[in-house]
Amino acid sequence: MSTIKDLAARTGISKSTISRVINNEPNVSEKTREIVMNAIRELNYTPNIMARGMVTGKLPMVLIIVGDIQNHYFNNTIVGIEKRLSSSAYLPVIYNSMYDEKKEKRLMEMAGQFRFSGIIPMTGIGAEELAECIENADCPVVLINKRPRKTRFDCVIGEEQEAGYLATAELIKNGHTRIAHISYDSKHSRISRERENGYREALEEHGIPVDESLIIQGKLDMDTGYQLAPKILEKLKVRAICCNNYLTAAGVIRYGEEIGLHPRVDYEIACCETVPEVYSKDIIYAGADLEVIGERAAELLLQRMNGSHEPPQRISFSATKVYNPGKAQAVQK
Amino acid sequence: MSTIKDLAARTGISKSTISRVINNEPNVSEKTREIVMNAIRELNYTPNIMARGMVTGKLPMVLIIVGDIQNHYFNNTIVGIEKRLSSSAYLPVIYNSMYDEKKEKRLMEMAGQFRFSGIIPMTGIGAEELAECIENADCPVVLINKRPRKTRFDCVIGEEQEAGYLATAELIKNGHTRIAHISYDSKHSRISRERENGYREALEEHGIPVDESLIIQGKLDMDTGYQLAPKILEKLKVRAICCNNYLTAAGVIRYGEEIGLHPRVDYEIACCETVPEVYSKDIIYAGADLEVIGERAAELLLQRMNGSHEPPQRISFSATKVYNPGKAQAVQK
DNA sequence: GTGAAAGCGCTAACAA
DNA sequence: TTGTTAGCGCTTTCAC
Repeated sequence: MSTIKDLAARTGISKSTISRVINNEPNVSEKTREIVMNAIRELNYTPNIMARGMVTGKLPMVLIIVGDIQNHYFNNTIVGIEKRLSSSAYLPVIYNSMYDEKKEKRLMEMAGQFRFSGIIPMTGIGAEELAECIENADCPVVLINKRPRKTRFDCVIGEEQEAGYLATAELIKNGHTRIAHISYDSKHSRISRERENGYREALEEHGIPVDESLIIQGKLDMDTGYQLAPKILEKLKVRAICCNNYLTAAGVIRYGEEIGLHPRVDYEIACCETVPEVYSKDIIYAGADLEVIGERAAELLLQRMNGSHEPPQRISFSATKVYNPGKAQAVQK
Repeated sequence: MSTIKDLAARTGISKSTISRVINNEPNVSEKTREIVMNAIRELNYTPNIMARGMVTGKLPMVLIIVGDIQNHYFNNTIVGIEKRLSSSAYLPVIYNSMYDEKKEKRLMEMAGQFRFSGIIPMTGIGAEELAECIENADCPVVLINKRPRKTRFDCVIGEEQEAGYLATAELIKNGHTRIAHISYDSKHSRISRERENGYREALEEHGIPVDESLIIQGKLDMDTGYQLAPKILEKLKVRAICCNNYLTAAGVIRYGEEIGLHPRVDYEIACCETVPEVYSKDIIYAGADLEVIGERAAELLLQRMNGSHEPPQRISFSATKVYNPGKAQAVQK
């Protein structure tokens, strides 16, 4: 590995001037620049990022922490972050904590030692606790979908109520008026609460009275949908369901297939988040466009890394994607 | 951020002795060690990893490159790698290339600048080309499921033929003798070829003649399964299918549901890789335990990072997970 | 437009 | 067991 010193020795030009060329600074004569560039090519020189970091105090790397890399929710956001950062000087890397809070906290501490240029934590840790953890980070941080009461960092949040509203509105648009909602701990989960509020808002706005018996609390997994399906599809005989998340919807569909009820044909089902394409084309959805949220977060981070000192921003923005294939035609098999 | 110099000033002990304490070297008196440790605590000191890296020439970070972070195949392997590395001194981070070969190659070059301690590339690049890319990496590399003809690095490979064999054998065990196989470009894809060979091997070993008309080439996506299902389920009236991968199986199931054929009840379907739990419990599978493969790869990498200079290893090992729920009982709904 | 020199925070000889 | 010294490769004053 050649160094700036080797370049100096080869060209007879001083280290400082060579550094200027490498960093594309002005005030270098064209001729000198050319000589140096040639030497760089010939010696196959690449700068040692750590040596540079020693001086600048920064590793040009952005750390993205996620609770579960398998979760499409995180995945999509990551793709957005990477998209924005790929044209920057920073290398985005991901750390997967598997929702292990100990690991996450240990990492936040280690982050200081590595001198990351920026951090985007999307951990399992609750908003308030997370805010505490990162409060004395010495690099910019952007929070996604966490809204701690007090923080000196920027936050980007999707409009969950809008998602709930739109998902429900699509069902209404398809002709339904009796719509069940599978919610999740709307007391403690901000996201679930907002989605549920959106569901209520859509009904009310369309003059449909809210029937509390059609709002059912469940968990966020597939099994919940499967377990609740008999009640909803058979006992209550509901033919339109707005689920909090797609896994629950998938569980309902699974049960439905077993008793011969097909989504889009015999009933319709929606959820308040985007659905992995591979998963199902039968689920209507309205959900935050996570990729866009990721891009926006990366944008904010870049501004901070470039030295912006504006007061912290809290951006809650609408970037909702809607998918509604409509009722299926009669089965042609 | 306090430095070793601050510690020296505060304790009156030299920087080198302090460095010794930090690195847990012997030959430091208990008393000195204690004084230093106290100062570390009081000043909330953490070492600057880049400064250390300047001297040692290494960033204590392992780079995992994957083509698609959303793919459960990569995901599971990553989990294994992380598991093994979490107790080490190295921070595993993931880079997601989205199968962008340009990005991947650019990263491999940048990797040198960052002085990563080790790299595990699981890219979309073919084995031979990848081998070329990394040949002059200046840190240890371990390849997973790539077997270039010539490389100076260790390789870890799962037994794909065994997966094909076992998946088929499970179908035979469940009483089937007429078993279709959806394969994929077995001329060019080593993995698909080996899986197909396993399928053939299982049939032959159980005295079932191979019916070439039951071996169908397709792609690796869901749509392929959906498109081929009419031929297999309706025209050929086959009631046991061994797919190359799970997405194809999912496509078949999707079509089946539409015409009222339920997996496990009316027919059985298997594939030669593990299936994401959330995806379906209806698919029999036998597949490499990717997590174990990841762990093994990380183990090899650790040995190299610790200075092992043994000749490169090519480990092809059996770590196959089998899942077979058996025929479903009569539907009780 | 260029160069000399200092220094970032640490480790690794070498002396003591 | 401890301290002194010399760098690692780069950027950044400050002169010229």
